[in-house]
Amino acid sequence: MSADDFIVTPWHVEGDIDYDKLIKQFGTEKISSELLERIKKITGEDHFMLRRGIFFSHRELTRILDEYEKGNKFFLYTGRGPSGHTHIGHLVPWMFAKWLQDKFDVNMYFQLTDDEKFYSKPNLTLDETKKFAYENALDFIALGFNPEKTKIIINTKNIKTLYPIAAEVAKKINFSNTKATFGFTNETNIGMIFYTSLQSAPCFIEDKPVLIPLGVDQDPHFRLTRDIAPKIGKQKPALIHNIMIPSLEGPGGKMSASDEKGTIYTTDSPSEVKNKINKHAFSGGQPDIEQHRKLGGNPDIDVSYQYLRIFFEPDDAKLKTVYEDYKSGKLLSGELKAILIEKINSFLAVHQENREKARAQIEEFLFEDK
RNA sequence: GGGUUCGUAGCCUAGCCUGGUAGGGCGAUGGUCUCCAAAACCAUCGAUCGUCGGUUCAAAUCCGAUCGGGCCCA
Repeated sequence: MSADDFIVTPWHVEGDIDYDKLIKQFGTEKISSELLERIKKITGEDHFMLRRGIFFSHRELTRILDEYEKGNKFFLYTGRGPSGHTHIGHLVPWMFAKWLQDKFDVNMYFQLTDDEKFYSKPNLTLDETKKFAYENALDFIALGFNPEKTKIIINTKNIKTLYPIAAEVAKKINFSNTKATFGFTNETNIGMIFYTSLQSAPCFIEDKPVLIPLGVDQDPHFRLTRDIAPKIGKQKPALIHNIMIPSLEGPGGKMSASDEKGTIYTTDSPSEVKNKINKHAFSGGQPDIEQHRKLGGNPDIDVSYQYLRIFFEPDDAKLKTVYEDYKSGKLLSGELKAILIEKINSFLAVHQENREKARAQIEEFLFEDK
């Protein structure tokens, strides 16, 4: 572990992340209050994920906005490594991307990196990652993206389109770059070594500026992409980063698709959600009810409260009430959990219905190679 | 193609030299305690020791073959 006591890489997140330090470490820019105002002015709306710092950092978002105000549209790109079912942490950047698409009326590309998960997970077969790619696509579509302006790229399926772009990128990245960025060693398979060039490819799929909303852990891929973009005569991709969504079991680390009990999947039933939250969600409460009434809870480390803040309670006034009541001891941890369970289950009821409908829509979303 | 090294529960690993059917850590599960969770403390589950064959009264342990992983060389 580094001197900073936290680790953030595309494959591993650990420790209590200090996001201000991470901004310095990664060399990104904090989303300033001026930038927030500017976005609000352009979109006419103050998105809670921006207001609350769920999206906290960016690279050259200002350039994207400059161009947009000149009348030059950009496009959006994000993705997912299909190593398992979708969980609610994945939905954060996707929902925000949906909002961006609505507000700016722009195209969206969603990349499913079935090859990369096959390379990086020893026990997954290509058939399995492909299967998860389709499952994950359903969750993405369920969020309501515009089918006219949204295309889903599956790496192994759309390689014909991706490969020529990836080749341009690959020629400009040498082994030292990837080793330094990702910590590759002699035992890393060569699929991984090449892979970052495929993840770069959608950045250049249209001849326009691109904005990528994503979890900050994925930033290193695009650091490389940004380095080489000018060398192949392209614009650097701009990024907007969200914080890591904590695992149910605690503030350290992030929600992981392979950690069953620390994770709420989009396919979980109401009783599974209830059970997982009650049985596993880390709380900021006191050891017993008397102390809790007296000393109050700590919402800042309470995972249930954090889920409300990050995702499930967009209403600031309601969130504030929960915060204050929990902090004062008026609201018990069990009661806070009940609020969250209700919120998640009513969200999932709608989502799961849309997810089923998405099965019929998937064909029109899938990218077709020319 | 040559060399070398490794293969023990979900993960990490002891034991192999000096044969007597496996021990630990993490994790998981249950309980106590909590308004929950965590922590703590109890308890439980979990391994045909990669596979096949040989030697032996007896093999994870010795021998052979084979499959799989890693590294080096070509």
